[in-house]
Amino acid sequence: MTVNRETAQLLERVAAVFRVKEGDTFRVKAYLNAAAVIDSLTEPLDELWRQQKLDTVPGLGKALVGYLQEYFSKGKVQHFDSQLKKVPAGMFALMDIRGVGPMTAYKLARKFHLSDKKTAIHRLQQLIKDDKLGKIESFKERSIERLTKSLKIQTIGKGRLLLSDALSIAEDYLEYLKRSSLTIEAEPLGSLRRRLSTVGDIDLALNTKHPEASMKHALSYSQISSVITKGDKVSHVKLKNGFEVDIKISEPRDWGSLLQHYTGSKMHNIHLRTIAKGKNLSLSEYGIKKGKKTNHFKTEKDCYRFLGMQVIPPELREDTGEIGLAQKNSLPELIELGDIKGDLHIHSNYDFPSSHDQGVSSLHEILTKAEELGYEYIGISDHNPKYSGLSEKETEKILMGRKKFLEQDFHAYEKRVKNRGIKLLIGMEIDIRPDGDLALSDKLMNSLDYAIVSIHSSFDKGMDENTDRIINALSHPKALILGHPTGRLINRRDPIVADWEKIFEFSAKSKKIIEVNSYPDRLDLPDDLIKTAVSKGVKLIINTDSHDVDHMDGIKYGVWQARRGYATKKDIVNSLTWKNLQTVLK
DNA sequence: GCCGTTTTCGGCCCGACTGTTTTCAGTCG
Repeated sequence: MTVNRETAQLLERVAAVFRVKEGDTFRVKAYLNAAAVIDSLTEPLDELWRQQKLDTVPGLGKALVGYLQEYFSKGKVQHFDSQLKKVPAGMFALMDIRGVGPMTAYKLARKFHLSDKKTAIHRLQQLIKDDKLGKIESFKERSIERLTKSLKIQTIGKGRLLLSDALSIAEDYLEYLKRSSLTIEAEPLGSLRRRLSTVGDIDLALNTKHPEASMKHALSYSQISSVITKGDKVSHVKLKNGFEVDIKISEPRDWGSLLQHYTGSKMHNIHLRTIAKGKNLSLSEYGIKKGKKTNHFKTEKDCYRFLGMQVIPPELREDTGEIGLAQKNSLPELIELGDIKGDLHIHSNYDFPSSHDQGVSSLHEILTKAEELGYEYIGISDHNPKYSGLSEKETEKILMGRKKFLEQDFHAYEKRVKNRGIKLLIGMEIDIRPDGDLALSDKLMNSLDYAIVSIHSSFDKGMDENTDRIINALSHPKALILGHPTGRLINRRDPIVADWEKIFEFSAKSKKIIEVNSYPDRLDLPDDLIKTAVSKGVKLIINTDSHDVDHMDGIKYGVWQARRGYATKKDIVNSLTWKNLQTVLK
């Protein structure tokens, strides 16, 4: 578990204790809000603590900053420990069960003395089997039935899905929904629509004049394994692949409100409703009420306009300043997929003793795909040759051979297609070695059109070392782009720790380009760091890191991530025309 | 607990669904 998740979980547990032991629901909300904010941060919280920047995290006030300082310096918080001792620890495990919140978990854990987090769920299953749950007041047959069902469908280690995986599951379901003549529109909602790098539950919206029949159709989807809750407007199902989907239905007159409401984020909605309330309005998924009169909204645009602001792109709806900008009519014009004119991080299948994975597609296939995508240019950036076991001479021979081969292949392609004008750059992705040196000599670096420099080893070095490695690597005149900067692999490897502000300042000053890697399990830079980079005037490039032509379609994931980071066309180098790109390449 | 173009005190979003409750509490998003 990452530091951030661990810390967030600690706050969630303390909040649960407050919930069952005290009446102060606002304090509970404050703790849960802080936990949610911490969860959404890319930078490890302990790093922010080391840099004394905990108080810059929204939702952390004086008290929580104090507790977290104690947590990171001493490994525990006395106040939290004394709170957590007030309840049997087994309740925290039970809260992972759907439909079981703090109250139910506490009731069960206390009644049956479930004091061990590790065994609590197992013991609960045993208690159900032995028919012991009926003993609890107001916990009757239906509740036990529901609990049994939840336990049965509980996803083991319920991780979040990669955006790309969630999208493909959602698209299959949407296609089914659209097959019905009752469906006017069907769209993804929630974190999927906001293009978050990972998605918990998949939310889908359905616009129809016949809600009842449409819900019936939606629940007849062949991939459903069980219906968890079922209502006129909202149903929740589990699919055969184990993932859960929410279906929300509205009629055309409220379609805009439904999209707005369920796209979230939660914090964005709370902020909007607070603004509405300040104007004596009440905002919900059914419109905006003024006294007894309800205004209905067919589109989201109308809804935001009514509140006196620009319509906010879903990618920005995280309550991190977008509402204020929309009120001042100063939202940025975000980069769009159609703005992208090329991709400079593509691995070919040219065969040589490479340091990392080679691609599987030929230059011809890559060029064909690039044309299909409407690109003006591409850059081939295979990994550098193996660092050890090859002499400088041998490495040089490999590089020259590769250059010659790619050039010949390119000219042959041009002839075959009668030169439709795509331009080719021959670059390379160079390892940043643990000591910050590059895995290619100066002389060979200079034989390239450009170089991407990336960390592929020693991810666990300290902040200063990583910062120095990166700045040192980028200092080479040919080192144009920092590839997948944080090295994170979503759900598998944490980002490296580095002083990003320092790196961004260096990059802005030295005209170095930071990559937004579109590969679905990288999405690197992450959105919050993109926002920082953009604010510092750093130029970014959205690349796919393709090892197969099919990966080149993934550019959209990078564009979405860049949009989440407030990037506009002027921030993104590969929105430049070929002609203007020349000045960047020098 | 947090937070501030009415406020450093007095507020703190809104509704669906479920179960057991005749009017609401718990959970979820």
